[in-house]
Amino acid sequence: MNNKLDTRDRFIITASRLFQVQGYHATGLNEILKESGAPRGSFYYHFPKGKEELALEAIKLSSETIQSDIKNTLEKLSDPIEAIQAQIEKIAEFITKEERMQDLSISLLALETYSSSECLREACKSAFISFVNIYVGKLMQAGINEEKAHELSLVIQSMIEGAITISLAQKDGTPLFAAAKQVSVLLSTKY
Amino acid sequence: MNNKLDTRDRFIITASRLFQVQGYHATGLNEILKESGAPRGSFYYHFPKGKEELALEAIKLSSETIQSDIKNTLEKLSDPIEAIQAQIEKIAEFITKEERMQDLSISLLALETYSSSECLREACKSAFISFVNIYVGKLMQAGINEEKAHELSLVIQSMIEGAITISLAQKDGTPLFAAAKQVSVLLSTKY
DNA sequence: GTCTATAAGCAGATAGAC
DNA sequence: GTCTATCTGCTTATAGAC
Repeated sequence: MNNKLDTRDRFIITASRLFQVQGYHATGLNEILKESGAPRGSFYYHFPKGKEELALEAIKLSSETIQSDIKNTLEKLSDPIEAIQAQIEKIAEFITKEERMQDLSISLLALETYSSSECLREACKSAFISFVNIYVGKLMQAGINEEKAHELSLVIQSMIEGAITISLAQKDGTPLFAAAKQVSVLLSTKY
Repeated sequence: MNNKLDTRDRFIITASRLFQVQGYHATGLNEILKESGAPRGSFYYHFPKGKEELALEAIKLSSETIQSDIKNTLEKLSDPIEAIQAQIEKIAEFITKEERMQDLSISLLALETYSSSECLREACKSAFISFVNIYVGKLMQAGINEEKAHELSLVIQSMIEGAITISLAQKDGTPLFAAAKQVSVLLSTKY
């Protein structure tokens, strides 16, 4: 309701972007401070527990942004195959054009933190569950039973996360386009 | 042929393990030095360009180790569906039992370096291509034409990398077991 | 080729004025 | 709530003895 972003939110927004693209350990506090335009002391007032506390909020924000994005795309097409393919192809185009590299995936944060921070691992786990559940809803609307919908959604989400990783390493969306194509094969088994 | 590992190899072996599990930026030189039992000066003698040069060799070693592992498993079963499922289920069990967390994936390194080090990104890209080509070979042996084999292998590799990421975040191999199950669906279209 | 000592800089975190 | 100055420790990297 108030469109003026407060200092705390600016920290979280900046951190969300930097952690996603560069990673948690590659992003220093100085960089976050500089880009959010706020001083050091202000940071520790809002996040007394420091960098990890900020990262937790950043992961939650990333998760919500990505969830909105998936929901938006899936709503536009009633057929679940076409809808999910549209979502995957959209990501493929972002990566190919190097247009937007944020709010695509939290895989980097998940892999960086699973062995070193239990609370950040849990946040990433929750994010993945939320993403999967959006696909589950879409598949159940199309008449697929819950158990099958869950299993397929988990595989689709795995395929997307892995294809993003390989596409980024290759600087080319081909792995994502290939994944989109196979969605129809995976989902055709239950009609 | 000489089974005595020299200093340089010990650096690479240690780095390969630490970079895979903790990540490139989370692993300090001191930690690598301590675990390889070699002093600082020795390191810069063998790797004049420093940490990035070591990482390049570490990625190459990780790639070769993972390639051998995939080849070994795929050789044991002639049916490509069963063989690939066996490989995925093996990884799922490692993660579930927290038995071995190394030589499973290079996704973390790929995501950490794609935007910051062109030479490490290229090394990860090559690694992914090598992994995919092993699956391509297996599918072509089963009579699938090259183009189709390549497309399916890319999707399978994406699915595996993504399922590893989500499984690690959840501390549970379910995403990998679900992926293994869907391999038969993906490959059944061409018989 | 191997090792130690140390440089130079940046990390995350804190104290305390305002 | 905001800001500056600073502490401690760790980072990568180098110099030079052996």
